[in-house]
Amino acid sequence: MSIIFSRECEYALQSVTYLARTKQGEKISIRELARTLKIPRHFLAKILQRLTRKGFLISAKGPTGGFALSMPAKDITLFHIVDAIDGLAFANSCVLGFRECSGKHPCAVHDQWGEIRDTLYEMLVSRNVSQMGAAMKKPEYEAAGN
Amino acid sequence: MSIIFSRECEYALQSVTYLARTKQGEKISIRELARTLKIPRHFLAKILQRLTRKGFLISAKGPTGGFALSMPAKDITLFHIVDAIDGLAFANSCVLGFRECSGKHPCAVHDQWGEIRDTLYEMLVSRNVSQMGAAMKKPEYEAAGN
DNA sequence: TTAATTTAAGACAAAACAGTCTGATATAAA
DNA sequence: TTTATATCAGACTGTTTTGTCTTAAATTAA
Ligand code: FES
Ligand code: FES
Repeated sequence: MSIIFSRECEYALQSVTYLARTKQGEKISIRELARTLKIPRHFLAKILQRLTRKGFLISAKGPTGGFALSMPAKDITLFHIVDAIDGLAFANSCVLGFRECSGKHPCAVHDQWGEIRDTLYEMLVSRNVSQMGAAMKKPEYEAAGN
Repeated sequence: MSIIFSRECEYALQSVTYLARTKQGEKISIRELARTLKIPRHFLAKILQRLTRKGFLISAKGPTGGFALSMPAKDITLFHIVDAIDGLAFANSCVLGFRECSGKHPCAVHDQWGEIRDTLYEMLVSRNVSQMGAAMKKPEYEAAGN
């Protein structure tokens, strides 16, 4: 069970961060990405295609083909990716599931949740995937960029 | 789409908080709870039964039957309910979906997420459902306890 | 030109989640 | 005792999410 992002979004964030570590101009295939990040291959394909249509990636077919970021890694934030995949419903939804979340009729944890939500929001907008790539200490990322 | 709790858990939290506002000894029927909180009736029935089996509620059949808290409202925290329904996976899972979450091989947002998670954890353990009931400013709760 | 490789696209399947329905059982009151 | 009302239990259905498969189209290189 995922926490706040869908599986699809988690995979997207992992993948884009991986691409952020590659050399300028280098293309990564679905096969490599799926193998190193242990993501179901065809599921990943759909996710990358979606990110391509959204304009975050460029793709190339044929041998030597693959995916790469369409813009500098520092111009893409977590927020952009989350928005593209999951949407931003979390930003104004009640954590207890009530239909409305507003200060007018707050639920019992509205204020505390508001702080958490703001911190989360800050985390998403303040970090670009270039920083993400550098900060990632997972072993599967070590090989990238070689 | 729910944020961090499942629909079932959201409904459970809403319901238990509602029960926390009722007078000592008063029993609330599934029908009333479902109507005022706008929760599907049979789905709610299963949730309340589950909470009963877990020991948080007592139930009574027949006319004048219904549900009530099995213990003082101040002895039940959000944490108890979340644990009973969703489990505590959120407390040690990676927000980016990696298999392991640990300081040994942290993902790029491990530290920031750690703070958010701690705040969330604090919110769950520090608030009991008696306080919750009092703090709830939703119109559907106004009728309770009359 | 042909063969190999890679993405594109969408149908399909499996699993998880949410919600529904029915019959049984217990209880209170007429 | 009978009737009405409520929970109990579990099977069932529908929806969303997640994952799989197949074919087509594009591209590279032999
Ligand atoms: S009303 Fe519940 S979080 Fe705002
Ligand atoms: S490793 Fe990702 S949150 Fe800890």
